[in-house]
Amino acid sequence: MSGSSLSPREVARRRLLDTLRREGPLARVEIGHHLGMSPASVSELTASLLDEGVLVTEEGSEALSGLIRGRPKVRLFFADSLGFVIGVWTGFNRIELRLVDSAGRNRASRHVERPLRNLEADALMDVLSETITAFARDSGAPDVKAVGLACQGYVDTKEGIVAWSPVLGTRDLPLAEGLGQRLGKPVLIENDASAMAFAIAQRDPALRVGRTACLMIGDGVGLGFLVQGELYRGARSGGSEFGHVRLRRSGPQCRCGGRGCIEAFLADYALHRDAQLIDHRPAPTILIPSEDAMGALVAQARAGDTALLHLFREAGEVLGDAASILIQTLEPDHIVICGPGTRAMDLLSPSFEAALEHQTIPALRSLTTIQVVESSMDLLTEGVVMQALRELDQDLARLRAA
Amino acid sequence: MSGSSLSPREVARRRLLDTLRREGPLARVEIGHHLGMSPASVSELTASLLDEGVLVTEEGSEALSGLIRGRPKVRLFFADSLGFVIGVWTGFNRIELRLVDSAGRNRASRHVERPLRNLEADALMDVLSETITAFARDSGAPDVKAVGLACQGYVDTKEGIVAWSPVLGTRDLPLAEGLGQRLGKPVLIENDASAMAFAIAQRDPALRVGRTACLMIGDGVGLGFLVQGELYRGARSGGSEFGHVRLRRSGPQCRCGGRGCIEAFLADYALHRDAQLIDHRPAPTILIPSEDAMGALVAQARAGDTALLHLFREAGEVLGDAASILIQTLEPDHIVICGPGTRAMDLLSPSFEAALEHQTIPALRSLTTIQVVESSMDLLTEGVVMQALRELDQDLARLRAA
DNA sequence: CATATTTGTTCGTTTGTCGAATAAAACAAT
DNA sequence: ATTGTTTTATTCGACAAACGAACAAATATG
Repeated sequence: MSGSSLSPREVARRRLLDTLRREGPLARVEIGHHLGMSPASVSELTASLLDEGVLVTEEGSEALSGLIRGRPKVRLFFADSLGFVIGVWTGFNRIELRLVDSAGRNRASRHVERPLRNLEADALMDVLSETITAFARDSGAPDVKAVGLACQGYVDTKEGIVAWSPVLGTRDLPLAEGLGQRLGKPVLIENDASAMAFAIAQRDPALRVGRTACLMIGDGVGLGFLVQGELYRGARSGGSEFGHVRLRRSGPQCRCGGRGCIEAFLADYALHRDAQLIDHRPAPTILIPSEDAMGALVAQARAGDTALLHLFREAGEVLGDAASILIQTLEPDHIVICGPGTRAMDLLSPSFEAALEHQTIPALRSLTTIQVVESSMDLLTEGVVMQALRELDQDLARLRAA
Repeated sequence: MSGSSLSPREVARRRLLDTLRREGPLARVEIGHHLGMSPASVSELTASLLDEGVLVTEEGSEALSGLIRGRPKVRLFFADSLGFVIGVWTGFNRIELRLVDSAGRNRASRHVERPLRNLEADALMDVLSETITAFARDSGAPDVKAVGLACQGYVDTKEGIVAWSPVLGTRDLPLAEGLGQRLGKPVLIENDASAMAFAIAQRDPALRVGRTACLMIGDGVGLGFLVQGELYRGARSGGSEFGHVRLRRSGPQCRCGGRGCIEAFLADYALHRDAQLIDHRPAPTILIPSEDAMGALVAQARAGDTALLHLFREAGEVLGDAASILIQTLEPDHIVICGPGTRAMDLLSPSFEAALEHQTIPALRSLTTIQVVESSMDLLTEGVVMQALRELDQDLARLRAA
């Protein structure tokens, strides 16, 4: 009845590898310090990991010594010759790729402009498979061990299924399996906001204690929620498409088919579309505007365009309402606002702050810190690559145990 | 850095006591089955627990044997002679009390009509202390080991602080310490919706797997959220006053000072107040109506009063919106609607269902089951008493370990 | 070169769990 | 009555995992 329980050894092994992935090369004593373990136990664990070739001792430690008295530390880290992992993000008309070696070090990256919307499921998987294969070939990476893919929508990471996505017509697409078969490698899929949240939390230790809610504004509005540094998993993906909470009953149309979703006020496409409407130009079909177009929009607003300023004010208000709901439901210790949408944070802030204060019960407000993290989509592939590496580590451990 | 880590022994001990509390008297083999442990280990653990007098072997097992072939089971359970625990719920003008023995068996209960609103913090604690002491005395319970108190508002169980409560004027009241000093016993405080959620989940095993959100409608609207049967703890109490999420910007006044809170549509006081307003009677100050008054209101609506029906329709709609937010944020496997407010579920249902379907993205809707649990406030004291007993069990274990 | 200092390993011990054998306590069959 | 049968519980030896203490290793300092 206790499910697939890991052996104590596997748990320890995993914790060790996790901290090593995060904290860079560490000496055995330092690992012990991080994990609250005795040096003896660390020695035992690392001995077998070195033996298996998962870890290697760091060269050139002599640079570090020279001033410290005792025996110099020998730092350990992942071997970088055990193959590669590719991280992918798929947007509406763009694919971002990143290649890392087994030590997690960046080896190559690429972005491809390619409209993905309205492709059939099979066609989409073909395109992805080809793009990934070409990238691996061109980067001279013959031995890709796994692929991590971050995409929009409700993603069930465990089952490898995309339940719904704004990009896809199909529902319940078994993407991990489909792409995995084409590539002949394990594929891990993840919601993009979750991947972003994970990456951001890897960089800031404060975000790994307590609960952290990451609101990502960009093509859509996503939520990645972390509890003690681990991604919260709901029945499906865990609040990851929070952007489709409908805050205004008679609000603008959203691409999900509903009305008044958070996303329908805040996402790039929504702001761009509403700006077009102001100019009495015909409303475009849903379209992801370029970064340039969004930059121009923001610049025009900053220059004092009152109609545009009103749009941003309303968007900020919705963001404040959204943050307030998060606070009063999840009671997070931190809220992080991230993604390309933060480019207009100066325009959103006044109404955001006002709405947040207005809508949140004061006793709770002080418990949550709110910060804006300027994060490019780069972080996204970084996040999903780290997750794929972690899975790989775990598989290694499990393989050994079997 | 790893906090206060329990020894493996303590963890096992606690898991054992938890299942025993929940699943009633069990034989050693059955315990092993529940926990996925070998009989040898169970024997080892129970031996010391029997030795310490925490557990006893059940008498009268001969009634159970007689038809089964092998050696008869000897069921173990908590000794009932190790003192008592009192569970308390404080409403606006009512205090509910329950006395259980160390085996968790009900020994006495009482409810006291007593307006608590607008009392000073010290006066409130005095009243509670006196009421509890009198109850213990009258019930012939000389040896009360601990008190569990469930109350409305933002409760920080760990710190024992009530951050804010509709009953209190004060903020950040250290209630556990204050009451504990007066009574000379440890006091555990908990949000009432959380206590209710805990009690309901103890009764239904299905609610202890995955995530369960319990919406309690009554004096206010509370939320108890469980992950794998354990209460989710946010930065404070964990979404417990979800009722103060503001869904309608220009909605009715709420007792928290805001406007358009979920509670301001659904709570007893809100429905009662709005019904008064329909009749052009002067709006009463915030007042908790009696169960009779609410019954009359519901009866009148069922009889076809269109204005009242409209009130309930709107309340149902808000409930649907609320459930939708929960689904799209927490992605729970189960939503349970409970509390006295379910008395009018037939009136709320049509608009509730409609709003829920309208506001929720279809890909997620099917993942969450929704059920209504008719639950009296009795369950509440049961929930908090169980939590207090659990704490006591843990303390026993810790005491031994020290 | 001896000493101090810090890192890492070895080794014996403790703790917790398990499997297998064994004992215990009933019923069933002859 | 006695002898199996069946299920429950305990005992005992084995093993895994982690720890503390002692010890070895590698460097800086005086």
